[in-house]
Amino acid sequence: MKYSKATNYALHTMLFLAKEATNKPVGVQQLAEMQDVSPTYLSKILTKLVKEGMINSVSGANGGYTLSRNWEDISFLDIIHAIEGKSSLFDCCLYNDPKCVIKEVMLSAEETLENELRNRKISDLVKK
Amino acid sequence: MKYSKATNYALHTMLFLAKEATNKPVGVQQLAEMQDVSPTYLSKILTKLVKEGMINSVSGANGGYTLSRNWEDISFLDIIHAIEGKSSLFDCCLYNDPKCVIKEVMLSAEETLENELRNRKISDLVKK
DNA sequence: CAATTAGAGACTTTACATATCTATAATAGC
DNA sequence: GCTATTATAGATATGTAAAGTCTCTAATTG
Repeated sequence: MKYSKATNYALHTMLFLAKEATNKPVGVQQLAEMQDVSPTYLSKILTKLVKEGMINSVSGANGGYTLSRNWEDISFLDIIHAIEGKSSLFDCCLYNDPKCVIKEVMLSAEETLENELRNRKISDLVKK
Repeated sequence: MKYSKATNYALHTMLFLAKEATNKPVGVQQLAEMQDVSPTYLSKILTKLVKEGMINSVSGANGGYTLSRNWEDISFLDIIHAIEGKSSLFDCCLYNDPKCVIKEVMLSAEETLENELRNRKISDLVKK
């Protein structure tokens, strides 16, 4: 079980945009070079963030990506969910018992993880 | 990101053995049937638990698996680590910065998850 | 010795992450 | 309006790890 590289790229891109603190769009070319990943692939990842309303995209010359207006509220969990999806970490496929005690433990542990990630905002990492 | 099915099988097997509360070995055949998985595959998973000293195996007729002597101390985290390995959930491949703030957040979140799973023992689920 | 059971290793299959390629759409600057 | 630049979408390819199978070996019982 691992977080995907895509999540890593998304988090670092968000942090970079937050540090920039400018409204001028940053092109995927530049973002991709910094992270040593292909622009088309990164673009596909960032499109997910656009669809979740975390960043805005601007087509055309001098286009690129900018943070959305509410960016200071965006948590690690938001970004992770946008990339990895929101489905549970643990599937108890065993006879689909709704009262499976193992599932209960696993889901409650997952909840503590999510609470932690929900409390951590990208904007906290920017303030000096 | 998901926990593997193998982890699910391992957890359910441990819980079953704990509920049995007998020293008589339980064969992989029976354990596999209950969970609707092939015996050879489950055997491969259980061997990992044997190597970590969580269960004992007995070859030969009437053989099978029994809980180890210290089974009441075995946590969810122990079992998960035995199956999934102990490597971190998050690899920050980006220029390998040892002070990457994103990595710090992710690792500290992972630690809260592990603490939770460390405090949950299989034996807690058995007591009435 | 025969039956039963776990363990080990090679192999196959499946699923998903990680890309790549190409074509399309939008926008800026001229 | 034309051209260069940039994001988006879809199809396709590649790599890797999980999931599962098959076969042979080793240990134990009776």
